[in-house]
Amino acid sequence: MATNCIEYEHSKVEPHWQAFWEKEKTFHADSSLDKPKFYALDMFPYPSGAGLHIGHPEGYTASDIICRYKLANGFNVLHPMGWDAFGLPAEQYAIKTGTHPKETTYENIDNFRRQIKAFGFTIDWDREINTTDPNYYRWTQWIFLQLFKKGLAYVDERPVWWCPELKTILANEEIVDGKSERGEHPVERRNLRQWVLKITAYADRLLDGLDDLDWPNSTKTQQKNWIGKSEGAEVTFDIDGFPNEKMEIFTTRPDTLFGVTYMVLAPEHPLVKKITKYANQKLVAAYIKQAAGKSDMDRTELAKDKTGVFTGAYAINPVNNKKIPIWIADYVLISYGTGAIMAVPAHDERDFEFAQKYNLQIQPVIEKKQSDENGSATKLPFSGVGVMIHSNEYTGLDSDVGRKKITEELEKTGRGKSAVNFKLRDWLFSRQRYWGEPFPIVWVNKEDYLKVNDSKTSKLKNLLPESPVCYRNDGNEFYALPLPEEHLPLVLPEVESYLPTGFGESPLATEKNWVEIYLNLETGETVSASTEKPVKENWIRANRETNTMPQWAGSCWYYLRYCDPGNSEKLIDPEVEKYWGMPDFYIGGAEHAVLHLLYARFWHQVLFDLKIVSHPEPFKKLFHQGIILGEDGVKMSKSRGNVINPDDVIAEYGADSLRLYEMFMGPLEDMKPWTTTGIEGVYRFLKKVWREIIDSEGKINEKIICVENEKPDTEKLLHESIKKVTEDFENLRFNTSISQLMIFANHLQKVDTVTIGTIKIFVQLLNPLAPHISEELWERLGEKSSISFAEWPTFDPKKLVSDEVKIIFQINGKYRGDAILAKNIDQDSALDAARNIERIAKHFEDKIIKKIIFVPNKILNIVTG
RNA sequence: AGCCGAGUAGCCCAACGGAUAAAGGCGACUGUUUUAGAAACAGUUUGAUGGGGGUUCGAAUCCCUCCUCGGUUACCA
Repeated sequence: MATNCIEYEHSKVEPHWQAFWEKEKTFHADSSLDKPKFYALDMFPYPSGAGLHIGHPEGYTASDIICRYKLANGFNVLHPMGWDAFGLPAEQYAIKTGTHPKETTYENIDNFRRQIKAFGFTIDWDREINTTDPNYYRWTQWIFLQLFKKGLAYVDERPVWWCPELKTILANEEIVDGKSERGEHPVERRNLRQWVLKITAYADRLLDGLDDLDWPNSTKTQQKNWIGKSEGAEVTFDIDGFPNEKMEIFTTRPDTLFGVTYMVLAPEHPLVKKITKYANQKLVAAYIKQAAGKSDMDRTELAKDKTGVFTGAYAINPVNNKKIPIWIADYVLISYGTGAIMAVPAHDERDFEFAQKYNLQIQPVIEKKQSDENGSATKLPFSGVGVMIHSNEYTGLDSDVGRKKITEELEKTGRGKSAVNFKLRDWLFSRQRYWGEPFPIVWVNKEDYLKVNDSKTSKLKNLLPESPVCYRNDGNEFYALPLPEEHLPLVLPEVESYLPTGFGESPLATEKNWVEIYLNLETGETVSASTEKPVKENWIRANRETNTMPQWAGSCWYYLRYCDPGNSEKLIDPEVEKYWGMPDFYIGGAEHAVLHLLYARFWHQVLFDLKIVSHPEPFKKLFHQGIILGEDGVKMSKSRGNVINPDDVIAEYGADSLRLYEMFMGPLEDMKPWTTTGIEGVYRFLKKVWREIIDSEGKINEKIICVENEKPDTEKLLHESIKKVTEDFENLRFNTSISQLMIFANHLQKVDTVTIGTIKIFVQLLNPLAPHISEELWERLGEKSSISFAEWPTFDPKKLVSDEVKIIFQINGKYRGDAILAKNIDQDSALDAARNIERIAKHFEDKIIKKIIFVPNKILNIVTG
């Protein structure tokens, strides 16, 4: 079964074993089981036209090593792969060339699959999924319907990024430095009707859920900051001369209420128009216009230079009835909190800056505590906690205490209440593109909507949200009706052109045959309106939704589908879900720290509420592999010409060498540069391993003998290696496990004989890292079945230590000599030994021994006076 | 600007409170082999852990401070 190579020929060995694994279905993951399971998940790739990047296999190799290690430990392993294949590049290519995005996508997938297969991963290819496959996105649509039904999906006019060049809307994350991420075209703001998902309803759970996750701390922190929970109070200010208007603000520091010297409204705030004094109107209007022209990006770029104008109006401070001027300024955002703030320049950096610029009063009301102070007066702005001053009856209180008291007092008088705000915004969920999942939604008029709502038998009825989703356009009202489950998937139609309409609508909008339909309100059946209207009852005219879902949609739940990819009845079978559940290990780039991982958690929590999944969180253990840089130490890019192509590397050195090298470069999470000489090093190591086992005639090396007892030093090193490699695998420290195997191989070169048992264990330790050569050598050594299932070796602690140990003698912490002594020698005997060695004894024999520090089997440190 | 992480031989890295700091790999050099080169093998090579201070019998490891480099967030009241 093995090849007949004499020398190490990776180009023969690797395809041979890949074919073997494929034929034998070695890595088939069986769902019917009594064995413990292990589910390793790689962030699935977007199959780009550029082919696999050298960074992709870094994570895949890491998870593969764990999978092989788990297989050897008796686990039933699931290691799947698939394609996150919707997305803009295929669509842009389609616009350029007229090639259907599907065609490009499938070509790219074929190429990616070929490239990934060349690594010999433990992937169960029978479970491959593709987000653009209607059998897959049927369930993406189905999940959307559940969100819709729960009232978590709504439509809203949203200012979105419009790119005139790409003729499409871009999400915030697709914009870098005020330009489109792809193509770097300029972008501008536009208001458009959009689908939005109410992720904010889950803000608290998304925050709390983080606590129990085994994730990199930085990623947890990023998510926490993104959710941005802040606790404080909403306070109502009266407006002087406007008895019917109130100004609501949010603050985290109600304890500074006595220090408020001005108020700020966001330029877009509805109050602005109402309260601005006639004399100020001109300036205010000009300012609003100017602010509207600025994007959020511009506003932040000009962060250092705050601007604003006075409205001429005054608010009344509820705690002391002082009149305070109301300004408008664009450093206050309409989209956060109430879009209005109370400004406390003495205790807020931004307000301080603004007050200085416009000569507004600065009134300190918090003083540093005595204990914090080193004689100096509190420097402004001071945003810490301290003792309240100039605050009437609250003066002298700790600011923390005052905060609570003031809030309680406001609550009593109905002028405020404690409140919580989040930075997290609802998720803009629609794109005006072709290459995405169509929404299973049709738009009807109010009358038809009510028919469904009032029906007892309509199949659409049980998917309706409590309150209808609707929008107005040109005086008409449109109501959203869901397509019933049995009419999914709603398949993407063929279109004439992939170009957006240019009006901010998806190319689907021009497909009248598809958009304009007759809908059966009872059954949810649809037919094109270009055909004759069906004669029976319940058929009405309706229009399909023409937006498509964003690329995040398909990746929000793919880990579930891998468990049960062929299920045509359900998203996932409950029994299967119970068995494979959530992945035990998830690896992928840190660039997804917030968006993908947050969106997926949100969907998962919704599915948990629907009892479709049995655990509240999808990814219990997460790891980010580091980026592999080019040889010049900078990020690989075509323009720099420092891109390494995995195909070339495999052709020259083989997949085992590439796997080994990527793991050997350094800690998995670190960013590290590629070096060609580095891969030659591990290639040399594999050749050395081969040579130590297979001689120059292709037979087993003569030094490998079939006896039971191993030489003590070899045996000790072997057990050390088992221990080290096992622990390193558990902790994802592959670089050091390889180092240990190199030490062992170097030792092999030096010995005259070694037992076959030792060699087999060594090959087993190597197998997860370099599976092809290991499988080959395993069989050459006389084994009949795949090394994948050979039981993982265990080390014997007794073999790790010899009977004698070297004790280090120190005088006052300085090395003065050492001695080989019996293991577990006690302190007194060790001290006697030190006295008997003259060059050590001379350092302390005349002196008073103040203290002795004895670390058993390691060190005896004598501290003298 | 804030937060997080990292600074160890020419280079990538190991050691994470205990030896006289450094395993493994790369590179360089010498030798063996070779017509030569490559490969392989044997051997050699360089230094006081970014700077300063502290804790300790003992610090690369813990603490403080500064510097440098990455990641991340950008007026969220």
